[in-house]
Amino acid sequence: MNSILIIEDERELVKVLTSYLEKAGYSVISATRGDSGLTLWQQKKPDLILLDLNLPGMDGLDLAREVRRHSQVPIIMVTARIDEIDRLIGLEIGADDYITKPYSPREVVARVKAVLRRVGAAQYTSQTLRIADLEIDLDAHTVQRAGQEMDLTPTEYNVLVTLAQQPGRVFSRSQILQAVQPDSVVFEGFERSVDAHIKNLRQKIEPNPKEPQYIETVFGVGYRFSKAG
Amino acid sequence: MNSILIIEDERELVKVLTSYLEKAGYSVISATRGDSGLTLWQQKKPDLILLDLNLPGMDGLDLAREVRRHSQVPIIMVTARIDEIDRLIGLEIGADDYITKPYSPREVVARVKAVLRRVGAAQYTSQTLRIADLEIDLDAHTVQRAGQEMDLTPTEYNVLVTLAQQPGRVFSRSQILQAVQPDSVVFEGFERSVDAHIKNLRQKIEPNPKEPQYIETVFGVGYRFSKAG
DNA sequence: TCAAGTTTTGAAGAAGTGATGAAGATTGCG
DNA sequence: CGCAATCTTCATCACTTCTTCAAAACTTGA
Repeated sequence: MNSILIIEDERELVKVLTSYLEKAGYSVISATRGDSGLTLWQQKKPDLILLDLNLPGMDGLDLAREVRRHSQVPIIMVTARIDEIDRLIGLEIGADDYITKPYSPREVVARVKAVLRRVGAAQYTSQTLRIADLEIDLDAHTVQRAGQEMDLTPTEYNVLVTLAQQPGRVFSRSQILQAVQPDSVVFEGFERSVDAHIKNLRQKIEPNPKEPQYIETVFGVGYRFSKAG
Repeated sequence: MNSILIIEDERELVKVLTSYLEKAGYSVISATRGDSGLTLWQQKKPDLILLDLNLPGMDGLDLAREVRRHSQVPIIMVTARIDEIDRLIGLEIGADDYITKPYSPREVVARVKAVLRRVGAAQYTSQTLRIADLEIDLDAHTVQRAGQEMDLTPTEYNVLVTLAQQPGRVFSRSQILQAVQPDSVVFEGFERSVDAHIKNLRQKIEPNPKEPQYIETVFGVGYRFSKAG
């Protein structure tokens, strides 16, 4: 999973952004000062930096320059002044994208996705989820373990993708049902069918289905994909 | 020297981009309407297309589909809406990159370079798609297996090209329908006709239509061209 | 340890999906 | 207009997948 460092002094904004980004499957760390942001970056080496330019403790541009001296990590710059963007673009700091305030959290998520996709895989067409020793190709709808392809049914595949997209997070049966078949209303009784799918899924992907290492049961709550992997 | 076709209706933008791209050593031609852009492409056969999706004269997506029926020329798509990119990527048209407005000319130049480097000296100029032991000549609209030419109907040909251009990737029936006839609205019932085309196509190109080795069925999802080949 | 509640499991019927051949509708062309 | 090629629709069959159920195994908290 990708991690994102937010450097932004408005705490309320940080909270909102964190929530949105986490929902999108990213892990988020944050700093409200420039200097502490730099330290955090050195320690955690996140996959992307979301950087407000107007910061206490250290100027955002200086921070970006410092980071660039050591790393090509993608940086998305945030500024309150739209007319500043043209100037920024002229600078030699290779920022990967720019956002002006005010912005919608959705837009930020979209930009983050876009930038990570851009720098990540050179090819835009192949989106694959690598988790533990599983490889899920979202375009091809295939799942492989150690090069071996596993033949899953549509529902099994959807359940797996749902869980694997946010490893460590617990999903209730009704959440899983909803993810698997969004249009239908979920009744109480139906939830038990998730059990059956999980069983079949484990049968297929777990080396030892009796002791699942990918899909864990959280008693009384639901299921989750193992974070440790 | 590489030539680039810009299809974009904002004349000011075209001017700026042209200037930047020419400075970078490319020769540039441009159109401000979709239909004239298509004509220009047919006449000049540029090495890359920079395509705004929101165009007068012809929808950008339809243009891209039409081009893809004849050529694998790299296409960079431009859209004003960041949140549209996710949708675009899911589309059956294989674009090589995506850019959102507003963008900096520098960024565009960088992307153009990157895409051309990626496709490199690839044979998109030959306009022949070689996959498994099929040979699809995009200029001549012919398909051969082991030197044997197969006689396909227009729709069968289009379905095959759509699938074969991105082997391994699954296409839903409605995506295939759209690729085959861009202008028509897609109703639920119509999707079944894709089955018929696939059947006929398999009858013609598969050595053993009962056990397809080129066109695979992905239960509950759609069809894909076998990646293994 | 026990009781209550929860999950796992295998099996079987119900529901859904794809393949196919043929017939009907449409299109393009002479 | 009439013909031929092509595309769409339809009914049917074959097959895959989903849901349900009941029994057994397990987990939890008192």
